Formats: sequence, structure tokens, C-alpha cells
Amino acid sequence: MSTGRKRAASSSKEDRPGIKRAVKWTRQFSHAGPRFQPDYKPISGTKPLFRYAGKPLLLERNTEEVAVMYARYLCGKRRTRDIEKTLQQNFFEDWQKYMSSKEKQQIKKFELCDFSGLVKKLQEDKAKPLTKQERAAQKKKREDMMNQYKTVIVDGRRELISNFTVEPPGLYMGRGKNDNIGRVKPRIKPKDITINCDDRHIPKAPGNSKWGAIVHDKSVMWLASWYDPITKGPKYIQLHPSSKIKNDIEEEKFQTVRKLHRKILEVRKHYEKDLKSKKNETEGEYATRQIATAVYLIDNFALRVGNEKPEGATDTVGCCSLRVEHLSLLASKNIRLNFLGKDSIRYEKGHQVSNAVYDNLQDFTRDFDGKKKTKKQLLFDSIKTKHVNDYLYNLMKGQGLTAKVFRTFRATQHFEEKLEEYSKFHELKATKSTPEDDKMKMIVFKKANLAVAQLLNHQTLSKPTTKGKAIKVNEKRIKDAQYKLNNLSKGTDEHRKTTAQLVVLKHELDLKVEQRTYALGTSKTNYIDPQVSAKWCKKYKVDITKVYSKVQLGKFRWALRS
DNA sequence: CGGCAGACTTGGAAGAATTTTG
DNA sequence: CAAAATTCTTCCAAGTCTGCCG
Repeated sequence: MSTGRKRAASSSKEDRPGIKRAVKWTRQFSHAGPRFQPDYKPISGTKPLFRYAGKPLLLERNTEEVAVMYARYLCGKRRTRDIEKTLQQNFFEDWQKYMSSKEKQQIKKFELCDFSGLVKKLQEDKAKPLTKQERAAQKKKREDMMNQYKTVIVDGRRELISNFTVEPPGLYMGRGKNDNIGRVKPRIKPKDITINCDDRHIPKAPGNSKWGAIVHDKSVMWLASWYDPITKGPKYIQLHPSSKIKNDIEEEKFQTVRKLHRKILEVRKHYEKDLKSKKNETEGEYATRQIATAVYLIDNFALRVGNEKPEGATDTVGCCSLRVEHLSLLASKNIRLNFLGKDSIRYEKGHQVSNAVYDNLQDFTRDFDGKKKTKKQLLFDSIKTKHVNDYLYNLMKGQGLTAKVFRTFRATQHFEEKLEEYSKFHELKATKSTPEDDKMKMIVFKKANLAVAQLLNHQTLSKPTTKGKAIKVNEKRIKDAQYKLNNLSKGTDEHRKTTAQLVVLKHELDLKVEQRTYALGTSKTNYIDPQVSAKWCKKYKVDITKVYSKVQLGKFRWALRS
């Protein structure tokens, strides 16, 4: 497959400010290429596990491989979704492409397919306990394999690779109301791969196979790429977040945020001026007013910019793609936004807005000519996200201000404020700590983290029941502690200690309850400036490894070397 | 300009590893 | 010590934004 990718690093790129556009490597980019998925091993012997119309049917190897993909899907704990029908249809349509002509004649209706034998077999294999030796051997084999593929040398520096294996064949599992759900993602082969490496270290393709293409592009940081047959979009083998290049880019991201922080009053003054409508407004001025209003929403409520999506894609929106139906104008300059955002996560919040913004939003429920829009029409009908980013570019020329910077800025700022607020409220000590003090510090950190997750609307759809159980356990402990306390005389050490424990337990419970539907991970790894955490940790004598995991510590090396 | 392809970040869920509990 | 709970890592889908091209 010809990829058509041929861009080499040009000098003009090097001249531009910022790391993103710069050359990523110069002399050496040497790696083993991606690891491929092992070939499929049939799971049914001579006895068929699949049944059609009640009768056992032995599937050919390729046919079984795809059937097993569906069986694997059935094994997982899947939520009942209204998308189930589409999934089955897509799967069956694609599956038939893998069948022999004889099988295609036999297997005509999805409803008559019985995968339960395959499912049972998969579950049995999974449940099979391994001996200690088997487990160790398996681990060793895995490590040996990984050692062969997991690193790349970038200009003399050995770096980790984040995903060195090509994606396995399987069913495409999109989120929300996705039209491609259940389609069969075929196996990726060496001929599908474009390798990016330096010209003296070209990895060898496995066996007798050949790479699809080999490029030496210094302006990008991917090691290998291929096209996803379902989405038609490119997929990449990339560097690990702990790598120097990724670290540099991450540092630059938060530098941009700090620049915005310094200029925020100016920026706000500028767009507030553009919020005002003019007499005999031209179409251009009307568009500017839409841009300013969108920027207001992005700045104030940390919304995503909301790019246009291709026809037929899952119907999710961001700021610029909001439709009239997603907005309610309420009394006292209050508005309510209700829409499906990224990953089909619902955003449903009420906000108070300025007079100018309220008036504008009301205006934008009509088009430029004053004609009332339908519910399905765009609120910001005269602009594209490109215009918003062009506008922002001009507000902070050459300093990398784009819409998503506001989200990071607001997240970090919110975190800093909440950390301070909670630290004061819970009277954290900067000196030596009891175990209860240490626990309170972690609670404060997590509470601030949670506040950011709420701001960014990082909700989880899956609510593991375990979380409910955990809450019960916590409640019981509170009861126990309370009971214990009642039987202790005041003023004793034991009484003091139990009181402190009780306080911690109560706050832990509050946190657990509030945290139930929120995912804190994304805000911690992508939005909160690690320098803020580091400063707080230093102040309150908290070990930074208590708040960041190993991968996060690697990602934030740039901020944490003291 | 506007549209689109490409490259990179951000996102929730699944799965693996580790810690806690009984 | 095993099972359960929790935390961390991996996975890959779904965004953002840039640069190129007509």
C-alpha cells in the first residue's frame, strides 16, 4: 500500500517557534519495528464448539477466528445497549467475508448461530489455574519478547516505546451510537506498515515479509504507522511519555498555560469587547461576536472547542458544534447546557453568564437575517473552530494559544485554588505528621483532583458495584469507631487518636461517595500542572511518589527534578 | 480561504498488578 | 494465605489542531 507520506523536515519548520513543528530527531532513530500479533490458534479440536440451527458445525480456521472474536465479546461484561442490533449486523456482514463458500451457504442467519460452546471454552481456558513454574515461565517469555521491542534509540538516547505491538485483530468497539460497532478489524501485516527510522538502521521485517514502506522523516516522532481499515485513519507506534521529546512537549504545554495565566486579563478584556453587538452589524462583525461568545464559554466552562465531524459519525458535540437544542435560556441570566460530548459522555450543567453573553446566545437562536433557527441548527452557525483558533492566535501571537489551552489553564488553576482551600479547611500541618495527618493530606489532594474532574466533566458510565460495597465498609468502620469512642474517657491519648481516625473515616466516605461517578485519572495525567502538585507536596512534606504513579512520574520528570 | 489528511493529545474501559482484608 | 478491593497500566477510540493543496 502506498501511503503517500513523503514529507521531510524542511528548514522552514525548524525556523518556527515551538517544539511541535520542529525536527524531532536528527541522526539516529533506530528500533526493531513493531511486534506482530501471533497467528490464530484454533480452539476447537475435532469436536465442533460452534452450532448452527442447533447442529454442531466445524468452522474453518479463518471463520473460527472471527467467530471467536464475537465469543470474546460475549464473554465480557457488556452493558445492554441499544446499539446491540447494529453490532450483530455489522459483525455478521463482515464475518461472512471470512467464510468459505460452503460455509457461506450454510450460515445464513445470525439468529441461528450458537456461540455458547466457544464462550464456554474461552471461559474454561481463562479459569485454568497455572502452576507457579508455568506462571514464571510465561512471565519470562513475555519479558524476553518485550526487551526485544520495547526501546528505540533517539540520537544516542535509549527511550521506551509506549505501544510497540500492532493492534490485534478483533471487533471494532466504538463508544456511543457508533455505526462501525462490531465490524471486524483485520490482522495487520508487515506489508501494511510504514516504518520510520534513520537510514542506517532499518529494522528487518519478520520472516520473508516486506514492509509496506520505509521513510526517514525527522519531523515526526512515530516509529511505524498503518491505516486502520475501519476508520481509515492512521495509527502509530509512538514514544513513551517518559521520553525526552514527549517530556519537552509536555513542558512546553504548561509553559503556554502559564503564558495564558499571565495574560488572561488582557485576553478577557479583548473578547469581552467583541461580545458587544454593533449597530448595523456586518456579517463579519456578527461572526466575530460568535467567536467571542464561543471563547467566553470555553474560558468560563472549560468546554472543548467542538470540531466539525464527518457525516455519519457519532453525534457528539463541543462548543462550536452546539445546536439550538442543546441550550436552554433560563431566568436571571442562567443557561443550561445539555449535550453529548467526547466519548458520548453527557454534559448537563447550569451556568450563570454575563448579560452580553446571555443576549448573544439568545440572538444566536436566530440566524443573521433574524429568522428563527430550528432545534437542529448550529448555535454558532457563522464560524468554524479554525476561526476560533485563528482569533486566539492573534490574541497571543506566536505563543501557542489555542482553545484547548483554556481547558488546561482552568483545570490547573482550579486545582491550585482547591488545594489551597482544602489544605486550610482541614488545617494541614507542614511539619511532622501522624498517620491520620498523612491520610488527610491524601484526601485533600484527591478532593482537589476530584474538583478538577468535575469541572472537566470526566464522568464514568460504568459504576462497579465494588464501589458501593466499599462505601458500606467505610460506613461500618465509622460506626465501630463511634462506638469505641463512646466507651473511652475524654482526654486520653486513645480518645484523641480515635477522634482523629473518625474524622478521617468520615472524610474518606464523603470522598468515596462524591467520587463514585468521576474518573480522576485523565485530569491528573493530562490537565494538572505537576509543578503545582510538587510545590504542595514540598510544603506539606508529602512524598511525590504518593500522589503520582510510576508512569506519571516518568511523564512529569521535567517538572519534578528538584 | 476551505477542506482534508496527518500527527499528536485526551479519554473511558478493560485488564494486570498490587494492596488490603478477613 | 486466598479472595476481594483498589490502584495502575494498557488499550485503542475519539478528540484537537496544523499544514498542505486546490
